[in-house]
Amino acid sequence: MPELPEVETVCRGLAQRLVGRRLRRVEVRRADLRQPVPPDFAARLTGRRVLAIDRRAKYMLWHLDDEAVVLGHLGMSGRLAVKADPAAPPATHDHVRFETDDELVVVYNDPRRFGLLLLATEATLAGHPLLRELGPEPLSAAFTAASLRERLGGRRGPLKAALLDQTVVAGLGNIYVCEALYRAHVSPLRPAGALSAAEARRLVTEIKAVLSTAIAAGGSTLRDYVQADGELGGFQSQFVAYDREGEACQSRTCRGGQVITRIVQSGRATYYCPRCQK
DNA sequence: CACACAACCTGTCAGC
DNA sequence: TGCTGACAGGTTGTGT
Repeated sequence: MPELPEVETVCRGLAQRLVGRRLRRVEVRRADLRQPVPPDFAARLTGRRVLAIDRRAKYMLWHLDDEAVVLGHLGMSGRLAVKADPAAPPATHDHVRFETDDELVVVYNDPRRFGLLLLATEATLAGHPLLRELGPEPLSAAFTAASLRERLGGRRGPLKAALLDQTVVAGLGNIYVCEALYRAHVSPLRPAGALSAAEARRLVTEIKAVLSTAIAAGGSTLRDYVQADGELGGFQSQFVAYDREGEACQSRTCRGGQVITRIVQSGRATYYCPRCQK
């Protein structure tokens, strides 16, 4: 999916276009996403004004003018994009269509239907089952080496899997975990609970750095990810580990003396350098 | 509680 | 060209 930087990019793009606008028409063309779109979704959104759009982990939050909040997730293949031609017929996998009072059309398209669009309220948001257990935002001041080590304490499974656990830190996915571990020179195979303070500091620093850089570049572009305005993100070319199996490791210590290796952990691909990631 | 794994659904790509 | 199988950014439920 869209990991945190991609969701952030989509949120910013959508906010520019939607905040202050009123939703004139909402059409649910296909409700069977990861969780069903509520039957009253369209009715409850119609006529509402969008006050703000923000993000928690990989969830998107649309705050409406009646205390309702749209809770969205893009899953693996979801996109929310402004339709260039509002009059064009729906594309394959266009599941939900939002039309504003100024003729803007935003479409939720999701081939795999792993995403979701739900409704909550401002009052129930914090306690929502999907948000309740989430760990700290990695770009917040609350995410520190000390807090990370505390959450990893007692875990003997591999660090890679622990960092993908959204209750440890919220918003990382497979790509940025690989990239952050690589940049921090920490092995994905290390038992999560055995991280030293210095390693945790490096890791936290690199997690923040890689996410910030990716957001600044407008997210990354994989097969089916597009920003809110349909533009491609610019970060993909900056991956130094992810999907680079067999390529020379560029780190200062390796100097091309080792190649990026692909292994499988918990059923997911991990890319790392066995020499400089200890 | 921690962890591995399968499942959810569809598209793409490599190999035959 | 067509078929088959592996694989893909995520999350959740089940079983050990």
